[in-house]
Parts: sequence; C-alpha cells; structure tokens
Amino acid sequence: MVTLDLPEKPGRPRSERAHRAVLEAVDDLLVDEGYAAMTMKGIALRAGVGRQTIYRWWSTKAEILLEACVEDAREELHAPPCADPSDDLYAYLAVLTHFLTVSPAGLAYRALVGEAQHDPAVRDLLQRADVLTPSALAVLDRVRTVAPDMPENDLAVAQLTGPLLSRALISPGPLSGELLRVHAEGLLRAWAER
Amino acid sequence: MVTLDLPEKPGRPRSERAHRAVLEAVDDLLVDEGYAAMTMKGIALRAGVGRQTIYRWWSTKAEILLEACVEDAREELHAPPCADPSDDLYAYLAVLTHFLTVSPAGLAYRALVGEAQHDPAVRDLLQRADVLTPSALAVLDRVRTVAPDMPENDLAVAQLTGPLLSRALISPGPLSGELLRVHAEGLLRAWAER
Amino acid sequence: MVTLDLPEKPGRPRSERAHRAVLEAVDDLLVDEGYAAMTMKGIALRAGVGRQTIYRWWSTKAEILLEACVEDAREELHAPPCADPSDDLYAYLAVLTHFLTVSPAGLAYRALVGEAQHDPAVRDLLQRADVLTPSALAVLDRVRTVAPDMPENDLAVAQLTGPLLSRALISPGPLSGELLRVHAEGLLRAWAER
Amino acid sequence: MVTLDLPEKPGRPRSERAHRAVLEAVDDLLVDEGYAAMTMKGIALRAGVGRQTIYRWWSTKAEILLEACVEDAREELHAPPCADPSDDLYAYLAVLTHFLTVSPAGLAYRALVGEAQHDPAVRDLLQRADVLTPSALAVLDRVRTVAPDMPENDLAVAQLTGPLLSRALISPGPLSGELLRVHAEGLLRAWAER
DNA sequence: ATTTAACCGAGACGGTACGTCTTGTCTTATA
DNA sequence: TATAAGACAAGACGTACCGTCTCGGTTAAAT
Repeated sequence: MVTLDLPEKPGRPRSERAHRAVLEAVDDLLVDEGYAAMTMKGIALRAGVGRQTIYRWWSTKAEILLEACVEDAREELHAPPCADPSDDLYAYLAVLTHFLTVSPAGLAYRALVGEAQHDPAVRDLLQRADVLTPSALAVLDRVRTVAPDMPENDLAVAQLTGPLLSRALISPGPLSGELLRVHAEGLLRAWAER
Repeated sequence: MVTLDLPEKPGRPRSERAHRAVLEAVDDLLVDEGYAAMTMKGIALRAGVGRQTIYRWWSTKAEILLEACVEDAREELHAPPCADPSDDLYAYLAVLTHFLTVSPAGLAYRALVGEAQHDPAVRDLLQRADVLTPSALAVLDRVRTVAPDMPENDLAVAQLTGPLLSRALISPGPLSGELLRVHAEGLLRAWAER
Repeated sequence: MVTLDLPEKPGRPRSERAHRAVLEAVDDLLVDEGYAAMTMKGIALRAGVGRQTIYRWWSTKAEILLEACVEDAREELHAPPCADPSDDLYAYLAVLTHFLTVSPAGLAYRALVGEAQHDPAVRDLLQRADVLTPSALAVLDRVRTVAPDMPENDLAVAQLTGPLLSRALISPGPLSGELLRVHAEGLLRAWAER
Repeated sequence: MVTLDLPEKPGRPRSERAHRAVLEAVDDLLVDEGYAAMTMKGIALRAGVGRQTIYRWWSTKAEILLEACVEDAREELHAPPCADPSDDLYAYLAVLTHFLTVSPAGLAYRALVGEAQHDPAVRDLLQRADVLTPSALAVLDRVRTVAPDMPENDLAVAQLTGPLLSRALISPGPLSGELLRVHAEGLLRAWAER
C-alpha cells in the first residue's frame, strides 16, 4: 500500500488556533471596547498571540475585519424564500436590519465601511468583496417575475438595501418592522408594470 | 440717552483669520492628501496656525470636519423647486449626487460618516447636526401633495437619499443621471395613491 | 529760580503696585509650589498682573528672582560685629546658614544658582550681582588683623562660604551650630601666622 | 547534573547600542548645545533612538544625566596617593577642579546640581548617589593620621570640596593651581593638633 | 478741558517640549 | 520555521508654557 503524504512544507505549521483566536478577539474587542480602542497590540493581547503573527497573515486591520465578518454575513443574510413576493422582500429586509444593527458581524461591516471613507485601499477591498450585494441579488431574482419594471441590478440593490444601510450608519435605532413592510411594498409598487 | 454697549469680554479677540484658515486647510488636506493623512499637526501647519489654537475652538477633528462641511452643504444641497414633481425629485437627487461624489464638502461629510462608525461621540454629533435631512425634507414637502401614500419622514428620507448615500460610501462611481430619473419616478409610483 | 523738574516721560507711570505684587508672587510661589511650578503664567495670575507687564520690566525669570532676593539678602546677611574673631566668623556662618536653608530669599538664591547651571546668561547675571560676596568680605576684613595668613579674597571667600553653600545645594539639612563653630575656628587656624 | 539557567524573561533583550547611544548623545548635546537646548526629543534624535526607548529605561532627564556622569566621575576623580599629605590633598584638589570645570562628566554633574535646586526628586537622587563624597573620603582617610583634629566627615568633606564646588557653580574660571596648594595647606593647618 | 501716550488687565496668537500611545519591524528563546 | 514576548524607531496625540500681539480701559502730563 502506498502512503500518500501531502508534500508538507518543513518547519512548524501554521497555528489554526492563533488564526481563530485573532478573529474572535477582533469580534470581542469590537463589541466590548469599540473600534477606536481596537488596536493591533490589543488584538494580539486579547488573542494571546504575537503581534508579528497577525502581520504574517493579514496586511491590514481591514483584512482582519473583512475575514471576521464575511463568513458570518453570508450565513446571517440568508433569508428563506417566501411564496409571496412582499413577504420575501420583507423577510430579507428583516435579516438585513438585524445584521446591520445587532450582529457583531454587522458591526464589523460598518466599521469596515467607515474605514473605507478614510482609506482608498479599504474602499477597494470592500468593493471586491462586497458583503451585501450577493444576498440582495438573490432576493431580487426571486421577485423579478412580479416586478417587471425593476431597474438594473445596480440601482435595484441600492433601492432595496440603501435606505437600511444609510440608516444603520447614521441614525441610532433601526427602522421598525412595520416600516420595513412599507418599504417592501413600496418597492414592489415602484417596480410594477406601468 | 442710554448707550447699550455690549459687555465684551477683555483680552485679544478671536482671530477670524485663524478660524477660516483652519476650515480651509481641512478641506484642502482632505482633497490633496486624503483623510488618513490629515493630522492635527498637518492642519495646523497648512493653516499657519498654532496647534493649541485648533484645540481652543474645536474639541475633535470631527467638529472641524462638521463645521467645514455644514455651511457648504446647506448651500450646495439647495435645488430650485420645479413645477413637475418628478423633475423636482430628480433635481434634488442630482445635486445630492454631486455633493456626495464631487464636492469637497461632501468628501468631508463622508469622512465624518466614516468616523461615526468608529467613535460613538462622532455618531452623536452627526445625529444632532444632520446635514442631509433638512434639504431632503424640503423636497419631500413639495411633492407630498402628489404622493399621498408617502410614509413617515424617517422612512421617506431614507428611501430618497439612502440609495445615493450608501452608493457613494461603497461603490466607486455615482449613479448615472438616467438612473437618478428612474429612482425619482419609482419613488413617486411607490408613494402614489393605491 | 530754576525748577529742576525731572524730565518725566509722558503717559501713565509705572504701577508700583504691580511691581511689588510680582516680587511677592514669586516668593510665594517658590515657597508654596516650588520652582518647577513657578511659571511666568502662574506668576502673572498670582500677582493679578498682565503677562506683558512682567516682560516690560524684567527680561527673564532670573531677573525677577534676583530682584526678589537681593534686598532681603543684604539685610539678612548682616551679622553684628563681635569682639572675638571666632564669634564674629561664627555669627556670620550662622546667619549665612539661616539664609541658605530657611529664608525665602535664600530659596530664590539657590534657584538662581540652579538656573545658572542651565543658562549662561543667568550665570553672567549672578556673577555681576553676587549676593554672598559683599557680606563675606565685610566679615573677612574685620578678622583680617588676627588672620595674617588669610589668602586673597577669592579663595578666602570660597573657604568661608563654599562649604556652607555647597552643603545647602546638595545635602538635605544644614550643618549644626557646633560644626559651624568648628569651621570658624579651623579657618582662624588655617589663616594664623605660620 | 543540574543546569543553572538564568530565568531570562522572554522577548527581545535590551539594546546595549541604544543604551550607550543615549548616554553619549546626552554628553554631546550638553557640550555642544548646553543644557537648556537638551530636550528629550533632541536626545532621541541625536542618539538615533525612539523617544519611548528613553522613557523605558530612564524616568527623567536627571537619571540620564546621573548615569552619564557617575562612571566617568569615579574614574576622573581618582588621584594617585602621594607620600606627602599636602601633595596628596593638592593632587585631589587638582583632579577635582579639572572634573568640575573641564570634564564633560563634570558639566553633567553641575547641570544635575542645578536641576536639584528646581526639583526635590532630583535633589533626592543626587543625595542617594553622591558623586564627589566617596573620592573625597578616600583622600581624607589617607591624610587623617597627620590631621588629628580633622572634624567629622560631613564637615571635612565640605571644607575640602565646598570651596571648589561653589566656585565652579558660580564663578567663571577655576581657582589657580597656586591657590589650590594654599587651600590644601590651610586645611592641614586647620586640622593639625592644637 | 482735550489730547496724547504709555501704562494696565486679559487673553488669543504661533511655536515647541512634554510624556503617552500606536504602528510595523526586529530579535530573542521555545516548540 | 512558526510562535509569544517584547524591545525597537518613528511619529501623532493632547497639554502646558513660552514670548508676542491685540484688545478695551486707565492715568497723568502736555496742550
């Protein structure tokens, strides 16, 4: 019998423990202390990890944030399809609001959007790995049949998610569920056959 | 006859020159170097002003930014009323897009929104002195007569401005004029009598 | 008859109140807060005087200190002559020790000597207006008849005052009265006919 | 067999290069620019060292000065014993004068004495680590046999070194060699059997 | 009685040093 | 060779004081 060893590199292998610890430390710090207090030193300390280890695997704080939120985001932004288009949109708006205003992953996402305003590199990073768009497109595709006048994706996504996102970025509380329902129905009327 | 002298306090009066210089330096630095490179030291140097002079009149960088954009914003976001509601909305969306994507004042505003994600104090500041809402409400009031189903201000403002703002914060280019027109008409349909 | 009016300058004359207030503020601050906390700003505040008023009459903090101690020093360092040379020297050493270790004027003098180590201009000032030498020379002149081998003034003054001054500058407490007596008698033996 | 490993703490060890560089920079700056111009920033720059590195190992400028002079002082203040007591005292007075008026280490010492007049903490520091006393005591011990009436160390050291120190702190030039000889012989007469 | 000029207090001005903080790199010993 | 610990150079931070300037107001001699 032949043993099929993977051609492992020499030396000590990457510590998955350290990897996870960093991502969790970022989430924790973000929730406990806020973004401003979240320094590289602090992350390393909280994670029980050497500072150099962080720089070895991520170039910038933004990359850590992105990795810290992107997986959770995919999961949290999945709304189960509903038969009724209004319900479908509403369900999505509800999970989106939850993500943006409650979830630690959403907190990381907002921090990332914030950093993007200060640093073009982060802006690029955020555009290449957009967190919201795929889930929004999935919903739009489902309701497209009953929304024949839906504009091109660019605008439709902005109309769907923009009000919630800008609200989450600027105002203190989330839009109420009732208003989310109003928004969903407004979109359907706007996109209905003329 | 009684002379009504103002009870001016003693001491050298505040230098309006220094005040203006700081606000202009902030705008210039933001455009030339970007937010990340905009340090207090740099502002003081660019303005030809002592560092303490800045701290005397503003507590934080955010306060300078706010003052640097709030006046320009009021002016730039004023769209002349149009007879046709669609034109009215469209005209506003056009100046808003210009503000958010081209104007230095809009650049300052976006930097401020960014900082608000990192610092709760800035978030409060931004909520108390919101830059976009007043101009948006002015337009909404004008079209309200032909939009009987317009929801409460909170949501209506978000529907009107949110797609443009979130777009400006995340994506590289502005929405085209054509899409702005589509957005305006969509809003009117959404808000039309059922 | 010719009137010999002083050619007084026009304008408001110098305020003697402010002059006194500054000198007293310096003494008070030195005693209450210590030299390090004695800033120009603090002196002006304590004296209830404008900052510019201080700079109008004194160029440096050292000049204020000098004026604050030089008069008191002349008075405090006057020891009444004694018939016995040993008593004469001892009496002077006693008032000198008191001046150097207890008197506010001596505190100012030590502060000045300290500043002289950091600033050549203060060193010059101190050399031109030496505070200790005149009083020391007065005593030396009185005992010279019974001290035929007293060296030239330069060294004799240093031998008389140096041990006390250096002690006051470096060590915590003053030399005891007993030791002052021993020092006085040692000097007389050193200066006695060989 | 038991290995006696030192329980070294982990992490990068202190850089001896930086340590030396700071001490040398202090000496250089003191000689080149004077104490007043010797800032922490300047020391760091001259030494090619981060500012924090200085604060990591020394609390105050005074501690740096002390370390910068204390080793040199020990070396420079060592006068080889002479058979003749007068020669012995004279040799010490000569090296002491050289230290106080010419040597960079002496310059640092004088700056330290100056700072001690402004800051009680420096005064304490200087008392605990007195620079002159040990060398003076060494000489006094050697001549004690021919100076039976030498007073207690406190006063004897002050009589020996005080005139030179106070002279160095206040007057421009050093005492001449001739006067040093006179001083030495005066001390021996003062301390001779009555 | 006005005018004039130097004085006075208060306090803002442009600078600069302070001591602390964070960043990204480096240098150890250990695993 | 990856790791945790931690020292390193660099430089921004907000505070304090420096000496100058700019006010409105006061005081007294010269008009």
